[in-house]
Amino acid sequence: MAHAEPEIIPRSRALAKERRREQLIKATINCIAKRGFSATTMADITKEAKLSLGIVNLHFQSKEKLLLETLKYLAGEYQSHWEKALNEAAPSPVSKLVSVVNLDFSKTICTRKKLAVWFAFWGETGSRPMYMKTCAEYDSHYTKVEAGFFAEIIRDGNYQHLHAQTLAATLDALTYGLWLDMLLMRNDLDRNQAKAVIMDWLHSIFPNHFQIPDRPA
Amino acid sequence: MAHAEPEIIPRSRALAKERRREQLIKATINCIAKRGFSATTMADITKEAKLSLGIVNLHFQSKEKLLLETLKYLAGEYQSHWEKALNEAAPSPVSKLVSVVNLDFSKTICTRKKLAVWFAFWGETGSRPMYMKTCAEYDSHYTKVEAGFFAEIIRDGNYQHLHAQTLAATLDALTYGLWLDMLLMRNDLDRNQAKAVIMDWLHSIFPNHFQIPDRPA
Amino acid sequence: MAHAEPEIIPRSRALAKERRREQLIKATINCIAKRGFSATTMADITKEAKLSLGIVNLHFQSKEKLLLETLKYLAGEYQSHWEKALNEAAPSPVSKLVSVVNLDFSKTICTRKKLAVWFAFWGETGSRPMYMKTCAEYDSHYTKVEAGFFAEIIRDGNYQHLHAQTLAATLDALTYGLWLDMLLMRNDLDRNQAKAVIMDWLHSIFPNHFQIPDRPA
Amino acid sequence: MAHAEPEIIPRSRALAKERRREQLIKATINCIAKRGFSATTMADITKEAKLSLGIVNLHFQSKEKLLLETLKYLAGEYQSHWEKALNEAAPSPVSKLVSVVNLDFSKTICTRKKLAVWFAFWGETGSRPMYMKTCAEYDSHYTKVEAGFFAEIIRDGNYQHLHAQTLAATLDALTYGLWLDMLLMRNDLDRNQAKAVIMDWLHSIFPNHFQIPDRPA
DNA sequence: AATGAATGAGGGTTCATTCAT
DNA sequence: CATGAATGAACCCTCATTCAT
Repeated sequence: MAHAEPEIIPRSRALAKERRREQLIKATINCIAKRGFSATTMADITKEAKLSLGIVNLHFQSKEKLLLETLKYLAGEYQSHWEKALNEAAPSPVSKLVSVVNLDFSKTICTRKKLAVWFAFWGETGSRPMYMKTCAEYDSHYTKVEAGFFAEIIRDGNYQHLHAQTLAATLDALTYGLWLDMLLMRNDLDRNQAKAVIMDWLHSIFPNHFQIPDRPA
Repeated sequence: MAHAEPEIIPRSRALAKERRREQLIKATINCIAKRGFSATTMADITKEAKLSLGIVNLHFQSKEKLLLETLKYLAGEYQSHWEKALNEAAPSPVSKLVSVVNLDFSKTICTRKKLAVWFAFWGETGSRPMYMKTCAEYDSHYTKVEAGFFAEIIRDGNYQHLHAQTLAATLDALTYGLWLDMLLMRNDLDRNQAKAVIMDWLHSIFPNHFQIPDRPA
Repeated sequence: MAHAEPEIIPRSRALAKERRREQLIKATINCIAKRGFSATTMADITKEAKLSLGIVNLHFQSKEKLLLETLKYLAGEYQSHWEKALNEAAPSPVSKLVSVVNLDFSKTICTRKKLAVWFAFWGETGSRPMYMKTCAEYDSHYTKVEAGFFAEIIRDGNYQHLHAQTLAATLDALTYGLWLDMLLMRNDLDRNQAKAVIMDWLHSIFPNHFQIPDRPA
Repeated sequence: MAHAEPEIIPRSRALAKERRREQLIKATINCIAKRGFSATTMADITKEAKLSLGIVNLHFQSKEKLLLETLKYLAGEYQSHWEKALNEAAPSPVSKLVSVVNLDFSKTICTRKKLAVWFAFWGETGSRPMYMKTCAEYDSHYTKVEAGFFAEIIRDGNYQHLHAQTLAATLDALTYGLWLDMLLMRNDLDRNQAKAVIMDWLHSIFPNHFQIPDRPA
């Protein structure tokens, strides 16, 4: 009997294991969104996942590792969306950038739940080097790619007085800043209003490349 | 001479009480900056303040109230700097806005310590309505005043195609986003580089009103 | 055979849970008897039970609930002894009453330890409505049943000048008063001397029904 | 100036001091009655007395001593009432005993507040030898004196089959038991009903000496 | 003599982690 | 693999006591 299983069972087991991990990570995300970082306990997480209390340490060794894996999961999830957004966009740098902006303020990424979790992690990042490292790895890559797109537009459009690196930094900062606005309900922006702020800025820089967004009420 | 003192004694006691509170709040800020929100304990705070364990509950009743008062302290401190910055600026709206930008990226406001604490609170805000309320009260005011300055510039400079409200939202989002960049060391910006990003943007919108910043290395 | 066990395992777990609760309640009783109500700590109780500190909150949620459950346990224990005493007594009301008196001054009920615990609870009862409610539920029932026995004796023995309700109240008050005497070692009564006081009283009321006790030294 | 004061000030100071002590003791009694023994704090007591927090240790050295002094105060207060009751009664032993019973269920002694405090102390007595000693000193004296009265009645009335010591023990036990009944609201007796139970008993023993009480509704 | 801010040991409680089942 | 009862370190908070004023 044993000779038939080594090929099949490990695979399904690995899948089952991966499913358990994802189940726990998603429960963690939900709990942090609901209760906040500091009030989220293992009991909350396992209850949310409808699993037993001991299972986290079975799959993640410790709470700290679960949290780190959760952050990596979020980062990885964002990355795959980001790459998909770029791949599906038309080849022009303008389309690529618009596609990224659309993603950042899409229903998939820009939910209160996810923003709450991201800022929960960023709030802890100041004192947890591992979180910072995880965030930084991904983010600097995005900025570089975006700077590349801006550079292309600058070159092709004779905008030599502009600085691609700065524009990319501006785009990123605007995005994160608008996310925080939305989380804190500071200026009562919704997703589309936030996106309009970005598009407005892009239009002001490259009036021939980016359209004026419809101004929401 | 002695007959004047009885009036001073109660006052000095009241003052001492306020000083104690401030001492504890500052210790709390330091601890959150060092250890993060979730790892900051009362023992840490009182040790940092070189006071005894029981003193927080004497002056703040509970940890939760101390944290809220700390947030209010930070918000009030920022507000007084903000008002001072406006008062000391030349009367023109451009000067006012430059003054605010200078403040936001000054050595006083834009330190790693303070950014860490602000984002620690914002990270918890998603699940603590009291924090959100405290933040929102102040912030919406700033945006309104800034929008007023932009409106003035727009009116006086014949820039009717621009939208003051959006520009103010952009300025705020940029500021918060750059702060997060700095905290996460995402693009390795320092205070001056971050400020340059903002000034670059302002120049791009109102080239006659805001100068191009010196591009740092 | 193995197919029958799956039914037993959950039951044994449930049983174990009930046993843990009883173990903790008994430890609580011992601690209150030894140290008194106000000096009994969770650490004392769990140490007495040779269990860990956290276990009380696992099984009782809080100290207050443990104490209430302890009171209920004591009340329930007394009740079952009381019912057993009545069931095992001969059918005559005299036998029933004698049986109750014997119980109240038996080695089972009338120990220094138990008296100390009962009075510890009664001492707190003045300010804890839940304790009072718990006590009252049981006690008024006993008085009523005893009044019934007295009524029977009165009716059958032509003692119409007596008042069953008052006699029952007298019996109860005497019992509780003698318990307090014993706890405070006020008149240095032992169990038998205390019982003799009661039997003496019963004899004085119903000389034909209750015997004069042997007067102890 | 100083030569006139040594005679007067110490006396008035001693009085003031004694008044402070009594003030604190009365506050203690009120607090124990309201909150119970275990929940009564020094802050409660000094607040109730409208005095400063530090004053207890000035006058009583410690909380424990204040509590002991409170018990002694209660015991002394009862004693003086008891002696007054005996002195004011007619010389016959029957009058003396009736006078004591009247006292024990008078508005002065038999209040919920005082019962709550007495039982609070008795509840702690099981584990505090000092309390027990304080209680026992007084109580055994009362029993002896009462036994003396019963002995007198027995001798004068040819009741030689009765046992004065037992009757005194019965009277005491009944009194304490009825007090507990009233505290726990076990049978909803009021002061007069409780007294009637005692008088009923006395009448049943000495029908020619003690009257049947009016049976309350 | 009186005050009440300050102290810190010790209280009840929480919760990440372990491990027998 | 999975469970959840059990553990105990560490948390927040209380409060008797001290002591500078």
